[in-house]
Amino acid sequence: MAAAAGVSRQTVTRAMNDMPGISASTRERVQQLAAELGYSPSRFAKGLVQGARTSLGLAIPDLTNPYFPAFASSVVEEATQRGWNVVVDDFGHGSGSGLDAVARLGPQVDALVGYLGASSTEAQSIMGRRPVVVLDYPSGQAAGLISFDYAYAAQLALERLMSAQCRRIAYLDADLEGSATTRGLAVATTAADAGIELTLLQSADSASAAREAIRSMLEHDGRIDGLLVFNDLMAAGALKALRDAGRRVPEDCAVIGMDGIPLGELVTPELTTLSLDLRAVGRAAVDLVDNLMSGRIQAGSRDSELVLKHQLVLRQSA
Amino acid sequence: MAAAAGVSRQTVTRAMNDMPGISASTRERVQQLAAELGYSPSRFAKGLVQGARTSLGLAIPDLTNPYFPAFASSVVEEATQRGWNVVVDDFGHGSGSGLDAVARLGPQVDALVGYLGASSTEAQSIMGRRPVVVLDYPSGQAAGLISFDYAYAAQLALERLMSAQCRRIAYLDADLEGSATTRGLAVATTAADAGIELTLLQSADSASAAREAIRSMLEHDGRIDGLLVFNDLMAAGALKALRDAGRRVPEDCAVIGMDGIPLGELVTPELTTLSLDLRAVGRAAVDLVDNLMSGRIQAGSRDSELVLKHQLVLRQSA
DNA sequence: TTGAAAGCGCTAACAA
DNA sequence: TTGTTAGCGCTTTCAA
Repeated sequence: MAAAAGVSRQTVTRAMNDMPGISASTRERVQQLAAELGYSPSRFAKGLVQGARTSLGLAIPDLTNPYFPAFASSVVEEATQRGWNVVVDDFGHGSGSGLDAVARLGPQVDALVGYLGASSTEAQSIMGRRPVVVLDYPSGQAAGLISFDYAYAAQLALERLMSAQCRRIAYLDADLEGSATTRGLAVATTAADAGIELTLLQSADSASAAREAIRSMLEHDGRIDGLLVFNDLMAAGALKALRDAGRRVPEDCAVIGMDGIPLGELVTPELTTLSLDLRAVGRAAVDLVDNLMSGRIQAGSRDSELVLKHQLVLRQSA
Repeated sequence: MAAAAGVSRQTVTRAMNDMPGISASTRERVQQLAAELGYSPSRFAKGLVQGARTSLGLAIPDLTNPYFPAFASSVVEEATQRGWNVVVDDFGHGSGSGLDAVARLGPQVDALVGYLGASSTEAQSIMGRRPVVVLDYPSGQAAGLISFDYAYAAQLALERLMSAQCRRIAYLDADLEGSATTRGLAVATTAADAGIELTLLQSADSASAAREAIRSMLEHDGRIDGLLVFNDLMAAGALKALRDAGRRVPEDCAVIGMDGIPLGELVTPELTTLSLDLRAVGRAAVDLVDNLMSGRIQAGSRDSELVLKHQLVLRQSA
């Protein structure tokens, strides 16, 4: 490029970056030529010499569950405000586990945020000193941990169902890798503490799977009159199944979801849900990364672990 | 790092990359030390010397409209399969226009895919020779163009409404920067050609705005019996407004949405919609980028412009 | 206003 | 098995 223009590498730099110490005419000539040649400076050479702008990896299990884009959206927004950029990896479809995502993202990013579950510890070891902030897996060994107070959430929901005169309550959990979820455990414990007998159901984490699970449950045992569901997407499927079976919601069976995504206001009846302020979650995650990188917060210290609470949003379904 | 371990830079390279020509003991010692020091190789130096893995920019107007994450998801999947990574920029919330997104992404990526609208031409000029693939803006001057046959789509929808005995049909368009959309134009033209008198409505591109627009329309003119909506998200809002007003769908007013996102199956009644195969759109976009970068397709050539068609999916709302 | 020299951190090729 | 040399493409510092 420098050669083509008949000037020094230096002059090219000055022209491309609108730096001083170059005549307007030279600048224009070089820029013109660059456009013609389709030349653009190597981001690697630039990053190497200038010290890079931060790039944040975001590992998401499933972009088709509206919860995750809502979260991603706020992470991207927060990151953009700091001048960072965000590299997204969706390890939901064929592309493997959270660990695969970390392996792909690792060489590209300065920090990682993600729903990494049991892979958290290994993810942090792949990333070395670069901070990993893990969501919804409090027992992980990552630099930062953001988790949710499900005991509190479960209590809010169960109290609501009880006070709505529900006596035969079921909890529909997501079947992730065959094991019970953190949420499922908390709900079961809270119910037991309150002396509530809970029917446990499971389905894959999708609206259609939840719909099918509830349909089949209704065939065997029609007497459920209160339903708490792992997340809003699955709750939407459950609502559908109840309607298919001719059950009125909330009269015959009350339903409470979890997440608080906008979808809940579009279904009929509108979904009562344990709502998370997703913008706040995204902000917390990016803040934590920021503080971890700047050293204001030590990895693994008290400040590196956040516990967020749900809020019960009453709409029509319970 | 090399110094700290008391070995050469080369040995470090060999250890970190599991390359041959190094004793197992040295490798482990170096890796161990790297872990302790939190050392990880600079991605810039690496990229500089190795020739980078491609990184694809994805500019999205609004991740909170489920259409876009669904699209993003398939782009990420396709890119991952090629070993590329995807840098996402959401220019929806405060973070400005599509052009801002391009400015942010430009220095970071080798190619760009996005809903860039009127910014397409300028986006391509910022990117230089690096290909830009623009969706849904057929008149842009980008290297690649993917657009949709709205005339065909409008015809499918209007025919359906007519054959369902709708006689007073309205079209609810999104109000993007105050101007009519490509979709809106196509619908108006198609209706005019068929001699259908169409009521034109507008609202912001969100479920709640659409709900409010329909609510207010119903107050003034209750006689609409068929409604075509800019996208499924807005259609979901419209459905809500009709229900609020006590109108039965489809008996009193049939509704057809556009996009074919999964949300349509969760609302009540389920949404009849002009569906796009979003996986196919994502695949087409990434394929096009790939072909453009490899030179198999010339920028601006015939093959660089794709027109995709919608399919009418009949559910309950029309 | 322009150019020359040095070096960012890494890896490929070659030598020991 | 290990180390040395050279160079990726850019920007910073200094000299012309």
